[in-house]
Amino acid sequence: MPLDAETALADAPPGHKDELRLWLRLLTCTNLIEAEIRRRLRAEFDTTLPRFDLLAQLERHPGGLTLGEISRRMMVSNGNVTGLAARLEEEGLVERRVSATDRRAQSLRLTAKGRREFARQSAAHEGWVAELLGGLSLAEREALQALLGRAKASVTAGLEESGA
Amino acid sequence: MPLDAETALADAPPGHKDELRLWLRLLTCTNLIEAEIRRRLRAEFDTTLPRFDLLAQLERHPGGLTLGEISRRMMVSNGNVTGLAARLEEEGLVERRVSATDRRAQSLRLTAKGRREFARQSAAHEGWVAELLGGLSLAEREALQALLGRAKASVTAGLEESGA
DNA sequence: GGAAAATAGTTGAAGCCTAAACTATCCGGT
DNA sequence: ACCGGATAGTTTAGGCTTCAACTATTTTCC
Repeated sequence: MPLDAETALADAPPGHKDELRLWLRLLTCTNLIEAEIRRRLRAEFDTTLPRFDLLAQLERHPGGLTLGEISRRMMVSNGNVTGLAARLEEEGLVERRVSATDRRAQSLRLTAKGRREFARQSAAHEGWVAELLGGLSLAEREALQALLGRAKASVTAGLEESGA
Repeated sequence: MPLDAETALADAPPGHKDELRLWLRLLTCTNLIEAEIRRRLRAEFDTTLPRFDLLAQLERHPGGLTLGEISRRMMVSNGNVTGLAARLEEEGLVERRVSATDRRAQSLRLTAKGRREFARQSAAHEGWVAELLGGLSLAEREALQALLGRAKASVTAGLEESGA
């Protein structure tokens, strides 16, 4: 069961400012990059990050994905995917097809236009990220990648423990 | 159970710049932690991260802050702060006062209830972060903090360059 | 076969967020 | 004193997001 606030506090001696500072810096870094990517997607392609992410999923799975699979991969609610898919379909970037074997399910795939659009966006996106993180040396990037892997493991372990 | 973006990408396209992998991992880490914090704020205090963040700003400035100052500190639009402030005021956690010297400006400050509520939330929040990042050693946390500082510098340099 | 449970997706209400247009007020230069 | 530009906030339209309630279909199991 989840640790409640009091318990967490009780066996959490002071000195946690340290973890808090780390978290705030992590958040700041991510937000800076994410805000810039959103800004550029909007300015250069008149699109949004969630749309881009959804197209990216489909690009990787040419056979199509069901809305549910997309929802799990993007870690968002399925209601959210319903809306995104509707907008992308209206723009002609994706098409839906009802499953032959399960009439509840429908799979989404890129249209030719969708593939074309995504290719342009994706190339630009990769360049932006490389540009923003280009100030780090290869060694720094590798070290950061490894430490973030450790952080991810720590968080996942924390979630297991309280949520399982 | 949900796949995260990074894992979902792992089976994907060849020819990936390692900056992109680094960015995806950074994003995954942040999102995991942020989602958990949002979930707990909601479950335990029936509040949201933006509300919590706004209260945190006010806590740090007992003399009060104008909406514009809050907007800049939180790095969000001023229209956004208008709405947040209205909701917090309605809950009785903050109060507004029109500036004596500038009739356009109004400053926000915590009410007694707001201070009490925030104290509880803040203590729990600090514990959650410590718990989630507790799997890292002190040395790892320090190294990560430093590398994220480098990353932040790289990003802001990139923004200067393209924005100036 | 048929009831019950699980699964796929949609909808609605509410909050968060932005950009852009708008109102009200202040300030600086002439 | 006044006009024009800056500044403080609000409003509006639209997109993103969640949760919870809902429909439709499939699966499980007796």
